Amino acid sequence: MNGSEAEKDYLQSYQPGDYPSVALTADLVVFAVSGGVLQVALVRRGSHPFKGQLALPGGFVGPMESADDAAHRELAEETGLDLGHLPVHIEQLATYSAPLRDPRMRVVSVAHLVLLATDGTLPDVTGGSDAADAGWYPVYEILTGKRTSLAFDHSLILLEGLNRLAGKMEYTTVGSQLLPGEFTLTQLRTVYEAVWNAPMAPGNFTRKMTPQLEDTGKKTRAAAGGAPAALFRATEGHIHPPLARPRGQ
Amino acid sequence: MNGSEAEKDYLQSYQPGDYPSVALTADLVVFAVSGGVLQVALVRRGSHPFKGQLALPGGFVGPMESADDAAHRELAEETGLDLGHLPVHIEQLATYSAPLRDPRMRVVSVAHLVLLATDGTLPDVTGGSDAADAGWYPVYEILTGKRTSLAFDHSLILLEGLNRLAGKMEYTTVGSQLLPGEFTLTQLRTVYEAVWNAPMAPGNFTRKMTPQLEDTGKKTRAAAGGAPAALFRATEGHIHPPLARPRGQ
DNA sequence: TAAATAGTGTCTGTAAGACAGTATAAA
DNA sequence: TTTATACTGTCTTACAGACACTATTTA
Repeated sequence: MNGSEAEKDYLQSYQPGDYPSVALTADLVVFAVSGGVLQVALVRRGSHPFKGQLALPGGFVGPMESADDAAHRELAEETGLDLGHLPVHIEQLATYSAPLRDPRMRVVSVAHLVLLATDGTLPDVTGGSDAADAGWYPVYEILTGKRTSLAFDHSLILLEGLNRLAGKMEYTTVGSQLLPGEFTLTQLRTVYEAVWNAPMAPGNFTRKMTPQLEDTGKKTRAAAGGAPAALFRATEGHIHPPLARPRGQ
Repeated sequence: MNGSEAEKDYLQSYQPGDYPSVALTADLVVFAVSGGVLQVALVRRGSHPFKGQLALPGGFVGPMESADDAAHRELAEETGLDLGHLPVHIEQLATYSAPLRDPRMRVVSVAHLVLLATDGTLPDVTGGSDAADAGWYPVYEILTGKRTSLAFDHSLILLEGLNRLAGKMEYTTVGSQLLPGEFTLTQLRTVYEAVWNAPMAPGNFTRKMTPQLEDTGKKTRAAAGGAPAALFRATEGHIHPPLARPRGQ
């Protein structure tokens, strides 16, 4: 079928088979911070193609679901998390539609960026039925190829997901979505350092971020040595001018 | 078919009919600036649903095309422009996949943002076979509903396209993609004022933008009254800190 | 010469970056 | 008391915003 025939059908009425059809999946780039390192949830493929390689979790978009609906459902299935009780940030990242990106058939993937709020303890990734095992992997090690590359075009998707998050953290407080509802400035700074893979000056970070956050009035019980820290909540305000990202990363 | 059956098929082998399939289209948000006003290319639908209403141009993604390929092809078909000879900026915007967004069948649209370089003269929009007439419409008038609303969810897509462009112009020189290869600072300021729908102070605009651009050394022949202006070319550098967008828009 | 536009200079206030110093609490 | 962390103060430099002023060209 050529382009003009397709447009004619689009115009008049749809006849099954008269238009190109594709299988649609929702793929997830799930980030969390643990041990001061940015981690991504990956599953290991149990079947061909790319058998044995790591891949992003994902699955088909159902007949009566939007891609975003499917992303929420997949997240619940892959992590076993009850999303009703866990703060989670999900946003659409981009759509990947190269004709031969899956060698078996035409599969178009709508990738989603997911930020999991944790206190440093990562939830289990159970994987789907197509995953022999699944877990958390350090993003910068995956991307620098210290481990094997990802299946399909998932390395590219992961890279674009990291770039989206890193860029958005310059001018929003979206990084706080990787932390519990109440957090200290040091925790938030740790998130920035993990995502940007670069150290931040504590004093200036405090001065810049404090007016962007809501002070709960509460304080932490101090850890071994050090003063108790104030607890903050996220607000939706944009940071203007943005936080400067250290050069060279 | 439920989710787990779909995943099992995804794993093992694809059987046509065992997975949900969708029709995929590439829709275009084509922007150009003319007369100091941001314009968008729209076609008028000649058939149901939404017969007679304005819509974004677009069409099916072919079996061996990516969505981005299809966007390029559609742009050439709808505008009759030879893209090989015209500088055009195309980037993916977002994917719209609500199950009932097209009442006829499941259609998923990958929207693209297109910036057309013009010297103020807008090219003809020929429209597809499903468009009775087609042309350029002022974006802010369309969005404020002074004219009729757009077909399908195209008003939302247009709004998100505008927000993407307006936001990106704060920290990049992408706005220069709406101008010929060489342009004056006044032309570029006019683009900013059209997209942001707000006036900019000429002197400060010059001081902020000049280091972001490449000076060609050439000058314009002066218009009626006024001095000749220097001609610049775009560079890829990011603007840091970003240009502040006037409040209240 | 008048008018219109291009571009620069100047002043002020804000804040980023660097870093020293103080406060708080646990070991 | 020592140590580790949290947070504030200070100094310098940079630059955005406001706006006046000069330069250049056409009518």
